[in-house]
Amino acid sequence: MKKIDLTQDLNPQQAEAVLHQKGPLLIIAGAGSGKTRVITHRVAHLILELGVPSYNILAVTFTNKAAGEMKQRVEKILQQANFDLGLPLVATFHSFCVRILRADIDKLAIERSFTIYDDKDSLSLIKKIVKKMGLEEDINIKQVASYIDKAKNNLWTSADLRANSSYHLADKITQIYAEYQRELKAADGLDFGDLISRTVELFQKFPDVLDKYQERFKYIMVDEYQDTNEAQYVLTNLLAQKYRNLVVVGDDDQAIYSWRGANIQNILSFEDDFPEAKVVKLEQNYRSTQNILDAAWQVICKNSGRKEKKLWTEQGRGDLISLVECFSEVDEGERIIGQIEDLILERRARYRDFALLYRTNAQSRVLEEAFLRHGIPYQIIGGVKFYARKEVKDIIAYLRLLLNENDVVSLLRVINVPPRKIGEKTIETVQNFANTQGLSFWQALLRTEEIDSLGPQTKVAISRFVEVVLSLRKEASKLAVSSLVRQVIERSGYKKMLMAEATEENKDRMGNLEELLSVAKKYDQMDRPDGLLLFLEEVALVSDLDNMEEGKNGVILMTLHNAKGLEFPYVFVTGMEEELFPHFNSLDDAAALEEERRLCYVGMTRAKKKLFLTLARSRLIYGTTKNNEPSRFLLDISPDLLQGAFVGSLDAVSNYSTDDEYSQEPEYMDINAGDLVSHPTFGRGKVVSVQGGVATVSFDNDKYGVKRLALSVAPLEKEKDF
DNA sequence: TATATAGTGTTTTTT
DNA sequence: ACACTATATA
Repeated sequence: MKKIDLTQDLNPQQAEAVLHQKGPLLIIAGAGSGKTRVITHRVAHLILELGVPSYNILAVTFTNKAAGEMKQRVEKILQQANFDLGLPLVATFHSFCVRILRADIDKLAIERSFTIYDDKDSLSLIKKIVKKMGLEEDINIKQVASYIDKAKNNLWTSADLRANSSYHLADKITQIYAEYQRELKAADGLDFGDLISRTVELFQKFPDVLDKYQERFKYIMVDEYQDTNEAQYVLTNLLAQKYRNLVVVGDDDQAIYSWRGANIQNILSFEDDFPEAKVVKLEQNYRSTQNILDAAWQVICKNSGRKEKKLWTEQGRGDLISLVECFSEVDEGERIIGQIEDLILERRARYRDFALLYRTNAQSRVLEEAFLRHGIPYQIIGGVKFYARKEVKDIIAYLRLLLNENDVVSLLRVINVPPRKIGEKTIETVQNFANTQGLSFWQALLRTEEIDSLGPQTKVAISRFVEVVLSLRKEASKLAVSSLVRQVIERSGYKKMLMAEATEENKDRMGNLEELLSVAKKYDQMDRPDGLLLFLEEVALVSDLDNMEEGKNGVILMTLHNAKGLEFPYVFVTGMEEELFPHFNSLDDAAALEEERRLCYVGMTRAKKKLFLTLARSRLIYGTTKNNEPSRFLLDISPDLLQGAFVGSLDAVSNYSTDDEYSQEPEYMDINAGDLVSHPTFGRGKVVSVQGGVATVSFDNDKYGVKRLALSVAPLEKEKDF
């Protein structure tokens, strides 16, 4: 083994955290303060200097991306030291729990090959139950889903949920929750919340199992601790209570997941939970310029109950923050692209150095269209997720059914996909038969011959479907995963259905299934059918963020939530308007507004070199045009940090506009795509497109190229002769 | 009884 | 882009 200095280049606070040996430690890590570095170096320090076996160390994160990065960096340090005695376990909360449950969940009378239900699966199960209970009229399914989710995050039983609800349908919701849990268990299915809460249940009911893991994971680290919910908090504390070597890292200013049950109190009261805890604050920032940090601080300091901290950097003030005020959402896209192209010319930045962040996924559409118009490469993260697409989910449902015949959600999803004349009535009849005979739905399907009320054609249709599943199930233990997936696509009739009509849409869907096949290939070398189980696990737990192509040279578009933990040289926080950001649904709730503020802080602190804040004075939302005020967050930033503040001019036009001009309906010139125009500065040009009061004009003089001009202010004239 | 088709509404954020 | 609904047709 080679000796390496793990505290080299660390500041005193970082070094203190890295050298921490035993007992609880709270690391308050401001944005860009070298947090990952501290965690990885501390892991290496435990292993290399203190001789702790890797096997005894656990690091928990929230995203696969963070876990992967951490794993890689630890591996690199250990390699440098020529250490080759294994790596510590780095996992997300969810994958960690799956691991434990696969080993011991049979103790809770659930199959170890359980199926993981995503939120869509659980929604369809809730729907089925609501229907069964005849409550469709009075119950909002999504609302019930969120109540159930909340209950699980808080480790509530249905009785607890009842006690904690004042809603007038609380009794009904409580019943649905109880029934949902019963059905989930019968299906050997676990939803996301269950992954955590069942693990807690296992630990609480079987102290020997808990003890096994306490002995194994003597050193525990939890990243993004401010985002833990009650269930994750209890889980962490159970695991850590024996040896108390718990290091939690987080930043209360970056808590943005309360809507998913995260409880900011977990980090704020760590010192009460562990009075012997040491606390380290990391306030030196290595990412951004001082201007960016100051502006971000001016936004976040308005929140109450923060752990006071103020980030600083040695990197100097840097550029001012650009405030880009646009006429419309279309204009916003165009102006952002103008800025990107300017910077690429001036500073030789690449497309991948830019990120566009937005509050809601819906905003991505218009921005995407702008990138398409200009032929600029881009990557959208999130939105409609790959694994959530219909055709992908359908094939996955077949695969799940092969491993778990009790999985009713998957069964009901595919029983008539492609259409095989097994409709609603038939399903109802079979379900009734199953209920009276005390059978599962699948078992009932196997005995349809005994159901007198079904017609002969229907019985044939069912037995054909059953045959397909049974024969594929036999293959599952023989074939490599990708071959099996191919078999499913073909023998289910899915391929035939898509090939029947060669529309663009169907070609796309086939393409998506090919992509699914290529993911499946990764599991071909594994034992069967374990490979299939692991493939389905990846599909259930992976997020779109994990599929971000690191090497691709394209501008990145994502929600502010997705951007946490990432950094980019140039960041645009878009849609800085009241009712959009802060979002409409947060306006009457002080706590929600504080979270919006934190979200803004997270977005701003992603920027390394330059930050752009953009807003549209008019925006089309669900078919109606809204003229929202500039976001209150913009008003919190002092003007001397800003450039281009509220001048309301487009880059090609030097006219100043007052707020008054905006309140009037702008008078657009009669200019359309294809028209020839002239401009006093840029000369002659041709109009490429007109949208949202903005004309895109391609000027004859190559020096000016393509410009975007607001029709209400640009001194454009229509050319009459050619 | 099952299916095809057209029309409508949805969306705040997601492991 | 998807889910859901209403309606016509086999």
